[in-house]
Amino acid sequence: MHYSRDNMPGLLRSHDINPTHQRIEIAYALFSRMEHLSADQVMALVNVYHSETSKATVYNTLNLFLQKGLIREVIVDPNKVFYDPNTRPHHHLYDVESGHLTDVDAQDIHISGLPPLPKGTALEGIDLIVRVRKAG
Amino acid sequence: MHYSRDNMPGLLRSHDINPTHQRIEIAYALFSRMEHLSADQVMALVNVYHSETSKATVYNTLNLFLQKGLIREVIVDPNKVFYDPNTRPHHHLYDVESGHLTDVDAQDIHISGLPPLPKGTALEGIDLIVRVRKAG
DNA sequence: TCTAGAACCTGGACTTTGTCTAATTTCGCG
DNA sequence: CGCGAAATTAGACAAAGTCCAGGTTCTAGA
Repeated sequence: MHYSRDNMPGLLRSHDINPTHQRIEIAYALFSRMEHLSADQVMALVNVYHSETSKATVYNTLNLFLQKGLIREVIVDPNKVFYDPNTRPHHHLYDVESGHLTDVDAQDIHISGLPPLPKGTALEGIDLIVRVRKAG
Repeated sequence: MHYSRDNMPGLLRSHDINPTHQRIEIAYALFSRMEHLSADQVMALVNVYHSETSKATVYNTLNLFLQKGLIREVIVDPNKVFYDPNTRPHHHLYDVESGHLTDVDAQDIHISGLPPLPKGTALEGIDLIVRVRKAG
């Protein structure tokens, strides 16, 4: 799928999000690239020319998108969280040195032998992270 | 295995770590409980009665233990890292609401279908995190 | 069109986790 | 003992993220 800025209002509305100026810009930053971005990076992309969107709004909006299931959170680095516009089931490969994060399709991966969940809990998700570093 | 404070100097030395007062206390906090602790929690445990160990030392020491392979780092929560005295291969079950983290033995778990690593990279580790929340 | 209320956005203060540094203390050893 | 190296310290600093009070924009209804 390939997103243009014009797709954003519909995408937002389909997730029950009121499409405002700032929300459209933030969604576009993520979905036009289809990359993992940190809040800082989103902030920078949205404000390339003039300062248009405040830090508070960037954080509020990312958390709203998260809560509405439009994007996912990827926790691999101790000092920043990444936001992932790809919400289909997939896992991650993380280069601990460069900080580069790539998707690994969940389709071919099979995990067996998981224990039953503790009583009274429901599965929220399974994250598989393959950490690599430069060989040598 | 069951650790007493007297085991700590040997444990540290076997990992090529000079056993000092503070390092013994920090190791003991982790290994006597065999629980996942954050830096803050370690700090609190070590200083229950009098203030004995500074923040800088707690962080320095945990990073030293990490680098020497005595403990592991667990990244599941966006705003703090947990330190894990269990270094045998295992995975984690994380309750996103309570913040409670438990071990899942790696023995019974089998992961198949992983793609080949990118050229020039070596495997650092595979982290599997099962996220749960209260059912209902 | 005008207006009231709701929703949204903003700058900036604040919090928390973690790092850095320069100075002091302790340790190992001849 | 006395020296140099290693370890520890307090406190300043940095970065990510939250919070709040005030201001702006949007919307629905008359």
